[in-house]
Amino acid sequence: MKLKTDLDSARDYSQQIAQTIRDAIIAGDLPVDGRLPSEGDLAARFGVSRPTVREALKRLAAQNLIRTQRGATGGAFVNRLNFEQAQEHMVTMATLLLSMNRVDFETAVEARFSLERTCLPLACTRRGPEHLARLRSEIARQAIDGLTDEGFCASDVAFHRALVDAADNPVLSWHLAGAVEAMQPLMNMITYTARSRAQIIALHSALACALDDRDLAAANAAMDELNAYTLELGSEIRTRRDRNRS
Amino acid sequence: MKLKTDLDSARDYSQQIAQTIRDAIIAGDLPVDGRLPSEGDLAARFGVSRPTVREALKRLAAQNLIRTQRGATGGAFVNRLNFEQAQEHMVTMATLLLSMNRVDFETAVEARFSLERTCLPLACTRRGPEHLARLRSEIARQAIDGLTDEGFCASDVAFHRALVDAADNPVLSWHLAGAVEAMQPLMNMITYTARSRAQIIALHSALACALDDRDLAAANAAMDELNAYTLELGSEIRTRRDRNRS
DNA sequence: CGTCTTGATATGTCTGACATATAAGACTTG
DNA sequence: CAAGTCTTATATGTCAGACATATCAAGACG
Repeated sequence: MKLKTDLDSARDYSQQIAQTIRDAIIAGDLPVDGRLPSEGDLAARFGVSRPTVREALKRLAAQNLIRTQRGATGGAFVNRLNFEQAQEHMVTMATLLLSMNRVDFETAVEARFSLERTCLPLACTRRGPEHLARLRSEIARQAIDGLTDEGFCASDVAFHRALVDAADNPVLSWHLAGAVEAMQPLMNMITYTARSRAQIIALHSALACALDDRDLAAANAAMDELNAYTLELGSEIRTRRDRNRS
Repeated sequence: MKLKTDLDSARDYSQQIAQTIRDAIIAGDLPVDGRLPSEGDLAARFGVSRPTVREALKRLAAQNLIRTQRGATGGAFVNRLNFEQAQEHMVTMATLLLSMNRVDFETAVEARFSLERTCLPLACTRRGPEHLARLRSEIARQAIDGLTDEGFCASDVAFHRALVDAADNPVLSWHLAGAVEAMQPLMNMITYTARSRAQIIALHSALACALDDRDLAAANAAMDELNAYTLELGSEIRTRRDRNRS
């Protein structure tokens, strides 16, 4: 394994070291589950102290690129990035992006439903009995009397998650689930006071039936209605808020 | 500002501290551009040493959640996460995800074109002259004689980037551009030896014209052809490789 | 009044040390 | 001889104190 060990003394050492190692991982120079040199070794190679190397490694650990193990055979190992971990990151990132950039409700709703619609053609073709079962089971949960708002929202997310998984393409699932899991909670936060659970359950059922029938047109129609209903709720909430202000 | 300062001595301090601060940022307890306490302060609050706090801060810096400034009025400040930074992260993550998980070519192509198709309905409605100009200018660049393979690939990515931007929804652009910019280079890497530039330019032109005419059906058709051509190239490459092996 | 100097404060880095987890080999013992 | 125990080497995790350096603000000086 070769690493560029010359550092620009003007910039942060730990950042440059992290970048060097990151590049090596992306280029495939460091194989998955491969062990990096020990902190002491790296410090000697780069000509810096151990704390500086450690800061660099923590940067990589924060991105799930490496994991560390203590003990005699321990060290830092290149992580096999899995879809689940990557999705957590994406959800965190998307949530922050939305909350920090004053994205208006309509824009977020548009993006979310546009993306989710993407899975419908594939889902109608490929949905298996296990996907249908997941959808139905979430619908059943949503219909339970006395279900808390948190529980309903969680099931809502799980339903849409199951929907994108029905397309049976892990890469697509990753992208769409990241979008849905980031935005659905934000939308629920806004609309949960005004929405009718019965209405949402009806639309979820329509989606599940459409997938069951492999009826793409019906699925798209149901998604459109869900989109429209969400927008309607949003404007209702806004009206209510404005009235309270005046 | 309140932070949970009790740490579980069994787990990494720096990770717990990073998580605590991250949660505070996500919850909005720490406003954008707000300054965190100094490293010394944080060390005292959490009852750990300054290097440990620094490791925690580097973790957050690796996710672009904070930036640091030296000097008397310096410190760690909460970053306003912007779409550009977030996209870099997404592209890195998506690239690693694909290369580390043996995603087969067909799955990646399917996900990529499914996602990109998402922008077409909106793009046909909203595309402005500036979007059309960007598309045309990239097509012109691709037709230049003597353009390197790298140049062609870069322009290819820029074209698709312009396409998703034509939908004029920043959230959607972020998601789709992340997908396109991660996967297009990987596909180019596989197919560039076999593909016909003229063919690709023709399909790009068809897409641009369809957007110009606001003709969604034509745009979808062109995208389908691009999808099919990419798959065709992929199987051609595979056949060629298999023949060489035997 | 404007410029310069100086000091305070913050991050960036280094050194050396100790604590602790872990595996492998050495050792002891039934 | 075999099984369990102990020791040791090596790695990360953490700490303490120190120095270097960047930056701003306030006071000194022309």
